[in-house]
Amino acid sequence: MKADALRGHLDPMILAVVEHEPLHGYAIMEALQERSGGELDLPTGTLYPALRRLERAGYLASEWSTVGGRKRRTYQLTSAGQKTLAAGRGEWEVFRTVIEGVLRPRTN
Amino acid sequence: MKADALRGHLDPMILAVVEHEPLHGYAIMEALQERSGGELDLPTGTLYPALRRLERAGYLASEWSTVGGRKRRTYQLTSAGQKTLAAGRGEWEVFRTVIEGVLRPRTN
DNA sequence: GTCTACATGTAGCGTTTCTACATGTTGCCT
DNA sequence: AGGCAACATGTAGAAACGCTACATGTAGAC
Repeated sequence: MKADALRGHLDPMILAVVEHEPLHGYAIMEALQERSGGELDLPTGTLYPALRRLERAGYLASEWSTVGGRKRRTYQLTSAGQKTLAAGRGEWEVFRTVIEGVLRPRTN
Repeated sequence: MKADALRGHLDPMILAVVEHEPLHGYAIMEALQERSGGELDLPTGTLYPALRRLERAGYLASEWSTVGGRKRRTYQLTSAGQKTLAAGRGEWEVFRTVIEGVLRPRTN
């Protein structure tokens, strides 16, 4: 998939992935890949900064832990994040309607 | 609508609008607004540079004319533009599937 | 004679994704 | 023992592109 097209849509996607269970960065990457049918392959240089941004914005909260000698930073959705996710879903519907309204072929 | 979300999707939208009939910049703006149900209100500083970019890329061809004392630059789709538009529609389908696959709420 | 709609354009900013680099552990294979 | 893949997190700097703000000019209505 054209990678840059994600612009502006990545945030709600990340929030959606941690909606029901907290996950660490690497697991979020895998979850996104799986849910997108393998289409989405985020570089770490995209994901990790995005996570820090979302935490700074107050939509995620993180916590360090060590599992099998490996350090993990686990992120969970805050209540502000939940609201933002809900808003993001709404905005997606609008966005999709707009794009499709324009893109749809016309017989004219 | 969240403005920046357009990123990467504006090009096919513009191409779609001039698919069946050549239009000048201002008319393209109006057509986008109409087809989007008023949701899309492109600033001229977005549209005009985009048109030049698309022309430079070979997807649009332009021609000056004067109508009622006003100068218009009318753009029409080239055959390369047609191909790109078709590709853009395909990419949109993929994109939409990916986003919705991730965003869709799960009962989990 | 002033204001709105029509019409086109440039300069520079800001955000976000990308590429490339940097570091370290665990476990498997040979 | 050595190497490599998967696991795990992160930074620096570049590139793309839509935005705001500015700049200019005509036609027609009030």
